[in-house]
Amino acid sequence: METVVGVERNDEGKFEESGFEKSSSSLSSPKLGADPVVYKLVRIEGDGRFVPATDDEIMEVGNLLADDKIEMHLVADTGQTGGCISSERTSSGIPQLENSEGLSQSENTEVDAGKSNVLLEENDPSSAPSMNDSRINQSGSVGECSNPPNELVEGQSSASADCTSLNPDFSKLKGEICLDNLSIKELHETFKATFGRETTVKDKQWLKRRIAMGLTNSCDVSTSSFLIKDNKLVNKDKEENHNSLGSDLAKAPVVRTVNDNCNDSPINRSGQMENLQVVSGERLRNSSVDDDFGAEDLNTEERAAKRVRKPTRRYIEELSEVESKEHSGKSVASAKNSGLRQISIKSNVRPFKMARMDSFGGSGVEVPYVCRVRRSRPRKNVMALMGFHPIGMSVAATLVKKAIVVHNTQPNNESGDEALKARSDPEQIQQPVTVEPEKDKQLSAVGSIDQGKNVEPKHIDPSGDTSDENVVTVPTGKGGMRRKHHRAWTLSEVTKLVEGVSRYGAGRWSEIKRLAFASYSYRTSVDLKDKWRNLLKASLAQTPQDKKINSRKHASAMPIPAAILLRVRELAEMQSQVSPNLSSGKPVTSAGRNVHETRSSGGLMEFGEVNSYKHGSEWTDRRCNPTMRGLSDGQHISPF
DNA sequence: CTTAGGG
DNA sequence: CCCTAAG
Repeated sequence: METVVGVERNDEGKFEESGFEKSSSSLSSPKLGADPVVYKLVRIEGDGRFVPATDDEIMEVGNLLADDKIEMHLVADTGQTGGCISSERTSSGIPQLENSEGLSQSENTEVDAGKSNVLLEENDPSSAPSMNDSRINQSGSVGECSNPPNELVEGQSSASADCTSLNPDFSKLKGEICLDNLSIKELHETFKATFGRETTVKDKQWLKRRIAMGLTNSCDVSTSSFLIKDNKLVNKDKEENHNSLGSDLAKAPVVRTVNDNCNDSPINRSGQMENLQVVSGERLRNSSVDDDFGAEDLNTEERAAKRVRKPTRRYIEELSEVESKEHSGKSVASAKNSGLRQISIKSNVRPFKMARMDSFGGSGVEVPYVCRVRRSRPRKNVMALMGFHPIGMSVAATLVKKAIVVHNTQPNNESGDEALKARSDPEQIQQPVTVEPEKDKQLSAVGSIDQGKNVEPKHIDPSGDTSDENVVTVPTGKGGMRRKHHRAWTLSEVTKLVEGVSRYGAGRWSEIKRLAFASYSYRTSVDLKDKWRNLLKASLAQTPQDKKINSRKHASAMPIPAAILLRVRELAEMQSQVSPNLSSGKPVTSAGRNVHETRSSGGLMEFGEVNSYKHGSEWTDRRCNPTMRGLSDGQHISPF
């Protein structure tokens, strides 16, 4: 939307005003003017190797700058620098709205500018690692870099003012700091002292972690202890993470350590993702990771600020790599704004994942984060489109459906209670999406650089998708993956099905669906049919042995009461016997309905009905029919 | 669209 | 459960 020129200008300006000026001003560097020049130079060079005399000055700068500096040395990636700085720029004047755009734009521009260099670097195996490291290392600082914009968002104050008032005050950070002992307020102060901006996040853990990261200049922050001394986590032995950005810091080994430590942190992840993208030469979504990360940070914090009650637990979890990368996928069915938002954010933060998904199905139109609420055959064509459906819609629809279902009084059914049960039961069986590890690996490798570490949570968007169906992936013989939304059949459902079959006859599934399963929006007629088939099979399999239910170890949860199976069998027999009669005789319509439906015994009655119209007036036949006997039998057992 | 049947 | 063929 903006012109390239504009973007470039942004970059420059950014370098001057925000970037280092800001950081250095708080520090000892008096010559602010020098910095811009230097960076500008580097920037122009593209490879950034050109590092003027400012080295010393930079050295003096705090940890924050350390990363950047390193990056300069390594010339890792202009994109990184750009992203970071562009953020600053944004903070200095560009309306927040344009934030993302501006960022990505400048980012792109920068990449273009230094592309050749970057690519060269990448292609060089020896230099690749350093690139990596610098990236990651740098990404560590992204958080800080992206913070200023937050400030802007929060405060909406002018750039200049921000710069002056928000400078980190390292003086407050001397000596030992035990974050664990600090109150929220104190943490806030510390936070400000550390990052030069305020925060409204109330989550202690988050704050401590953030601060710790900032102070130690590392993401290697354990969640357990936050005792920081001289910019080191006391419990940590990582000398490398020390403040003094001696030459050692710039060395690969050290950096690598950091890298390893950072492993699962979102920050690192983003860095890696970006890395992968660049290396593979395909920048999927042109918004850089920096941008994304910044956005995430921003959004998250903003969110946290707004709702004190809900400190974005999800994000916090993500932040602390200690947590398993696998959330249960159990999440509540509530797909509220927060959920949606998170989803969208996530998709931004993980272009890498997107890439994977893309190659997943072979088709480029995989829609990883979209809930596939396909229940009524929108099949393939629609698939692609669905991807761009406002997720909210589907979710909303889902919710509505649910609501209806729940409140709907079952027409001719047991009780509302049953219905409710039926509703909730399947929900509990939900499982997270499972991704075959192997596949995972392979796909990762596609990036030409083996990430080594896996790609965090497998399951995404539990809120939307799961609420309506249970999505699982089942390995296909060919090694492919097939998604299967599965919903366990509850007893009541089965009962209804049987009832429906008895009432309307097997095969009239659309009817049964419409009448008996009106409330169950899922369960297509085909489903009913399939289920019936299964029931039939089961009943036939079991009957020969014993009518007793629990004769064997039904591994499966719901054994399906023998009574039902029995009845199923009866119905089946009857149906099969009757069908010829039917075809030759009278229409299946409710002809002989009114016969002797007499025995009001619940379940049996259904049967009677079927029989009646199947056989027409041939009541007697029915009686003689073995089926009938079975039926009566079932009647006794059947609790329904 | 609904059924039926195979995968 | 998914897919497809057929009415």
